[in-house]
Amino acid sequence: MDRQTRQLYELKAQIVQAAAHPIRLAIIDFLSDGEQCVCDISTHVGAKRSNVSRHLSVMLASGILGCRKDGLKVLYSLKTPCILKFLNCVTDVLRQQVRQNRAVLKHL
Amino acid sequence: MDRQTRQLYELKAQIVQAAAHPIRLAIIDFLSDGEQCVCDISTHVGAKRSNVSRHLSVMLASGILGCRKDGLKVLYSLKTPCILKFLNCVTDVLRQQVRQNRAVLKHL
DNA sequence: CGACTCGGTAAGTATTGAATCACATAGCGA
DNA sequence: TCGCTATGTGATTCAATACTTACCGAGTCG
Repeated sequence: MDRQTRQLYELKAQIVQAAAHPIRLAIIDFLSDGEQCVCDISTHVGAKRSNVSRHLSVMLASGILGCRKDGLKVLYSLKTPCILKFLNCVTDVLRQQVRQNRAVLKHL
Repeated sequence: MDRQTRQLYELKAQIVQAAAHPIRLAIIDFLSDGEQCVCDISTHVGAKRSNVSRHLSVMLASGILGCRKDGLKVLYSLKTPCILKFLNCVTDVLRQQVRQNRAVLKHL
């Protein structure tokens, strides 16, 4: 692997990393309904605003989210619709795990 | 958000986390051609075998990869084809970032 | 102006994760 | 059996991340 390829993987890993947290996944799901302000997001996911603000800035920096100001509020939104497909794949992996666990349990 | 939903997000985050590392992304890409042994993987991604073995075990535990023994070697393979779509989405995000950066540069 | 809400940031702490070295185990062949 | 290779595992070190508390700036409305 040459250096360019390695750098490309680092950039991609940064994006994946930006989604790799339960709160951040919950935020992404919540934003699939449309843009939301920080206060609504924080009450929905059940975390402090300062913490949610951190998570949002990470996802903003990685390019997953976008934001715009509306008076006193800042509205965040999904920037790439494929993120949701991304999560569907994760759900598929989970489902497959459950299937396999069931299959193993049958042999007890 | 109730407790079950929260737990579901934690499980999903664990899966995403298992892919959120440059070496692990490189491994996933490499395995898209078919199953490979640890030694070939480690030479391909340019990391020590013990380190690669660690990364592989993480992805194995998260359900992304599968493995089988073949004599002295252990062959790892992708377990869910959708992981590759997953990465295509990441590439899309990157591409969009590049487009936006170009657009910003035009206004200098 | 003064009080309030929203959003973000700084510092500190605790936790987690990655990489390395050294070593252990398993299978193959001489 | 002995040596060799492939793989995995502790233990350690070091860096990155998450969460909290406290605080600051911007905007709103009385």
